[in-house]
Amino acid sequence: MTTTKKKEPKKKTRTKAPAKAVKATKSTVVKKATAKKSVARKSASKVKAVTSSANRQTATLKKPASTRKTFVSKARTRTKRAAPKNAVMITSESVKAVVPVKAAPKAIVPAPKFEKALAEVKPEPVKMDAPEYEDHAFNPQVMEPGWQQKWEADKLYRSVIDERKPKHYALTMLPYPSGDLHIGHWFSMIPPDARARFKRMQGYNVMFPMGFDAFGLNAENAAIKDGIHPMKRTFQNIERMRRQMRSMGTMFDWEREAVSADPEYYKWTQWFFVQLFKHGLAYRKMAAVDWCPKDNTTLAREQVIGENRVCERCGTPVVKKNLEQWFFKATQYADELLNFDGIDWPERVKTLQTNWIGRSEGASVVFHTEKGDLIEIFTTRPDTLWGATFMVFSPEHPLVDAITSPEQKAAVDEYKLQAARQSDIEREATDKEKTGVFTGAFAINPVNEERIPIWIADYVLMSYGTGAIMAVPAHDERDFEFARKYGLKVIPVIQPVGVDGGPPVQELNGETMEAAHEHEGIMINSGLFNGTRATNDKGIKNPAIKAVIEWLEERGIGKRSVNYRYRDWLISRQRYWGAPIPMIYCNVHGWNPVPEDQLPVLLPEDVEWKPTGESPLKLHPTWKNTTCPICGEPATRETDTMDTFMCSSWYHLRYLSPHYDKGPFDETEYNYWMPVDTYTGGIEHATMHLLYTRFFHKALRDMGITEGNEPMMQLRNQGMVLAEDHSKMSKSRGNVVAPDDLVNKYGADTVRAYLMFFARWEMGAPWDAQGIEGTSRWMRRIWTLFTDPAQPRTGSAFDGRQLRRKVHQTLRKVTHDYESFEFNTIISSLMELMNEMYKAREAGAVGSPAWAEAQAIYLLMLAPVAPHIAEELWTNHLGKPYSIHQQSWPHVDEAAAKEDSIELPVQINGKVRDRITVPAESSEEEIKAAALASETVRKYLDGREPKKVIVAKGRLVSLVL
RNA sequence: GCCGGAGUGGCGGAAUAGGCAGACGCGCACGACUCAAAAUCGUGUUCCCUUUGGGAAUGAGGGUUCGAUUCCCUCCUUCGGCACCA
Repeated sequence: MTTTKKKEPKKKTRTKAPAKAVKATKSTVVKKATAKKSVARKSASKVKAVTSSANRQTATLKKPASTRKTFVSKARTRTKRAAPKNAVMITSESVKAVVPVKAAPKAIVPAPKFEKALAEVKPEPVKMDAPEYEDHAFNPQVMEPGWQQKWEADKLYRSVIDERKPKHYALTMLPYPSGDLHIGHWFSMIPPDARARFKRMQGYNVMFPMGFDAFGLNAENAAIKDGIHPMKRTFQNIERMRRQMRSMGTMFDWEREAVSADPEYYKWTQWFFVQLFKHGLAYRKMAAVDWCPKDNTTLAREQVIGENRVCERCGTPVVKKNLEQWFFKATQYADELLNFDGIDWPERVKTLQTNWIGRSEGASVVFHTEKGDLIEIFTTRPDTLWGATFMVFSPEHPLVDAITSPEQKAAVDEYKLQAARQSDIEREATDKEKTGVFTGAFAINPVNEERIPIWIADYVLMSYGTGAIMAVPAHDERDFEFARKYGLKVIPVIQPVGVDGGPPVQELNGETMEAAHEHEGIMINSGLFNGTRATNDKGIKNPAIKAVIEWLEERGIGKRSVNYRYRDWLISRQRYWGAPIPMIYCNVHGWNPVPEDQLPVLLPEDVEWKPTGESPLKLHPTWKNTTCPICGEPATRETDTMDTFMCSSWYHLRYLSPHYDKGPFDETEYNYWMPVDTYTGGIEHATMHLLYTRFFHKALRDMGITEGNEPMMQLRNQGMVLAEDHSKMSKSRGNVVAPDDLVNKYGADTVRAYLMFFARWEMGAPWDAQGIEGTSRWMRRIWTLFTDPAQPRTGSAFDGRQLRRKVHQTLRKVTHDYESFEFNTIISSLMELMNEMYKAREAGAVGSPAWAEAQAIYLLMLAPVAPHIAEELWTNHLGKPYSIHQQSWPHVDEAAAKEDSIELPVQINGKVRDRITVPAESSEEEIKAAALASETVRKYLDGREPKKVIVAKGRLVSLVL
């Protein structure tokens, strides 16, 4: 925010370092800019090259191998690279300026060693009932686990760098290990799994990894409920979920699995925190923050949702608390986050993020009190400045006490108290009648020198803009209501225009008008601007606003300015189950990061881990005691842990090299695989994870750690699976569908196919337990079609061309649908083709080349949907080489797909009256002639000539009589 | 209030460079097989009218067009987000 002059909290030593950091960074950059020019130019061209290739959707075959040094040394030594506008320019020198390290960091007293509880984690076996299904010919319960084991033993889905192939990084949001997988997980994983398999068959080197977002409230609350230590409970759940995911026949590459609660993972989460701190992007401040009284922790603004401002996790209304917390400077990227160029993301998500960031364009204008105190305000309507007849301060505005007159002091104090007592919801309810109190002070309107009263009112929020507004009652609804209630002056300055820009129907009169006029018009009562046309456009697109801003800037009383609703990301959590924030506080040296070679700061195991409102780590007798990395004197650790969204902001990077220990990821892997080509997951993360991860990527980019402007090139969101009664599925309602039961009953292939078929994937739908029977039937019919050597039954002769046409038309359609996430029509097309093949088989197709081709192509198209049955039929029944999942996607034979005659409907006056069959290559004239020759048409024509004949080639003939 | 999705048979849905509305599946009905049931197979299934046949219909109403589920306008319902944001 450019205009907000928020008062810094009382300067304590502890807040100094980060505040300084920003300043130091900026000034250093300016100084260093020239010296670094050549370096910057050099790396700029490189960045550009890499970015453009990375941003291409279909990756090219080869990227130059990295010639850089190891990761850590890069992060330390690399100077700034050309970064886009608005980026933080940071140099290693500026980092040094931030942290006043004189000597080499002293070894600190290490945190107690975490005895890995993993060894004792004995996973509860996943219950798999004996199959009820009694069809011996087709037995998925036996066949599926068999193939799964073979594929795994053969490492079929392992993804390794292969420069000869184009890469495809398919990423699906990772689950919280809070219990069993539910059907929603399957819905989010299976269709993307099928698509990843399809991409693989198309010749891409596909990486499709999976992991667990294992820290955080979800996993911790689940552990609390069971009364089992979160470490133990979480890893037990992970083991269960891994098995369940395997039973789905997914192609996840388990060698790339990443678990955010594993020290080898969170070491780097902490390392990132340190980098952000060193670059001035992590800071600590006292603020009125959102607190969930049930989960006993603070929350980020994004994690407080809905009208009633409830906790995103547990639905409890949050309260405000004044606390000192750690923040990430996400607002620094507000403008860049509004730019979605080059990425293929759904409009819905882009809109949600845009609204969340809430950019408003306008002006900041400087007012003064009569006595000379400076008041800065933000307005989106500088063209109405002449109509500002009073000012309103938020009750918490720091100037209030100083300007209040002795006569008004009692009333003002009373009002402030009452405002403080109210909850946010009460205060900010839009339907509440406005209240306020006069301060006794006056300001001077800088555009016309008018003396205007200053009021305080709780409809002005300290958290937006500057906490003070100019009130223009004639043109703002809220100000109007306030002015009428307290008898304040109303002066219209925008005269509405009548139709065609003529005179208004009724001229505005400040005394009598009944509502604010918030729209376009002609400026009046505005000095030299009288007669200027004000449109409904926002910002400087509005000529009146543009003219006034230019004038304000000339006179030095205001300037163009932008305001955001977006807030910095609060990441402190007063909970046990998270990555400890790797910071140390010393009475002399303030806050300093734990030296990087001493990461990770491990979570202690022996704590009372249940939440109390204070961080459990604070209550540990010794954990927090350490020594200052600068002076070696006794110091204390930060005892809060990090928001789990911090862990998930970079998990796509950890998959690149989950066991790499020289950095958060192996650069060679990064250079080959990144960026993520296709990202899939729920839309509920639109303003949380999906915004955090973009911010995170941009921050890392500016620190020289990542490349390109965006981490994920294409995003697709699945809808939600609702319960059969259209309500949300939840354990408490008892309406959840357990996928394990479905797999036991029908087999994974059937469940997979049904999940792709029963709804539009991007929409979701209520679950229909009956519907799966149809998909199960389809599987069995496929089995029969391939395994039962049926005798020809009908007399009609088999036409190989017709079968081939259907096969290749289906292939074309299915290929398109995999590409564009239209999974439900893949299944219906395959069902249709199967029905066609049944007919062909009855006509005696078996044994013909067309039949053999149809069988092969059918299984190849089916393989991504139903990997087990496709493999079984391919390998064991058709005797083709193992594995079907290593075959290439078939090519459409366009000649075979072509129709040789087509049936066209004939419309007469817009109604279909007949159909004619013509050769596919017929000319318009021929089609027209054929239509006019039809008996039905002649009957309707009754000897007359049609007024008009329209031939839509390949579609229809339309006659107008 | 603002922003953004979505409204098609009993149900999930299909069809949009404007061109046969209801593909595919569920459900339902009838039939075959069976002592019977299940499974399987076959036929039918938007609604209305007195049949041959005709009419109406894609949330409602209007418009553009030979032709609109698709494009435009005005509404309605519903889901999601934001909300005294100056």
